[in-house]
Amino acid sequence: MVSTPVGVRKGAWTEEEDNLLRKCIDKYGEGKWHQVPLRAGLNRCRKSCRLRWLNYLRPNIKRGDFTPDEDDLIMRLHKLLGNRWSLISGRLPGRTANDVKNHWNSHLQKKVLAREEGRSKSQKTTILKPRPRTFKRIAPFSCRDKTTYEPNISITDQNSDNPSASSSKQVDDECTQWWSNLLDSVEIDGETEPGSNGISLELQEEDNGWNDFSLDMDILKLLSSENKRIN
DNA sequence: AACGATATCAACCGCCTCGTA
DNA sequence: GTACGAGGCGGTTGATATCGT
Repeated sequence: MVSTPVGVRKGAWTEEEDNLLRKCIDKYGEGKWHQVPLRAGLNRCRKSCRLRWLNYLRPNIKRGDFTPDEDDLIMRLHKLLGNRWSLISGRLPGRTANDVKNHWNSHLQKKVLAREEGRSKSQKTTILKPRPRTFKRIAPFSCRDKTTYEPNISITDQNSDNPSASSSKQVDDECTQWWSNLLDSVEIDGETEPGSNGISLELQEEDNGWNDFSLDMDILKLLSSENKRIN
């Protein structure tokens, strides 16, 4: 627990404070946030300085409305990662975790809930939650082959109480089902995307050099760290 | 025009992780 | 092994803007 120093200013930042912080970061670079208030001559705590920089002052921050593409990507990633806003925002150039979180809470959550409500009236969906996995050394989807996606993932279940062959197969099925659900069920404007059974990880390299599928390495990291934690 | 309800978003808080001594 | 501090994250709050009556 970090206690806030007594007498530290709170609340909205002034133009003057912004300028001081900008100058300080320009001069010393990002990081060493504990030194920033002193260096910048700001009566703010380190966290406040960091947040102001990351969410507002940093160059290349994209302001303004989220595009339908961004909305769609956020929904997909949220379905996959949950409230891992920093991971999600890492896939949205120019958007901060705070922006994504606010946008989700004020817009997308309702959209998704409404969609799911509509769906639950027509059909009952079984939600399969992913469990931590150990992937074999070369996971099939970790390659950057953009032409094929086969959710036939070869895994071993570290959580299984009885890791028999049959349960392993069942885990395979669950995992496959989970990936399929993810890829199938996100619709755009009420319609499944054309051309691929709803799978829209059609991978188009963007100007900035990243694409939807580049999330695979993060997800692998995520899964492997989760796995380490459990073991 | 006035007022309450609702939406938006910047900022804060508390917790967790990691590096280091 | 552990205590401590810094960095980072997600949840929540509160001020302000916008909308509806």
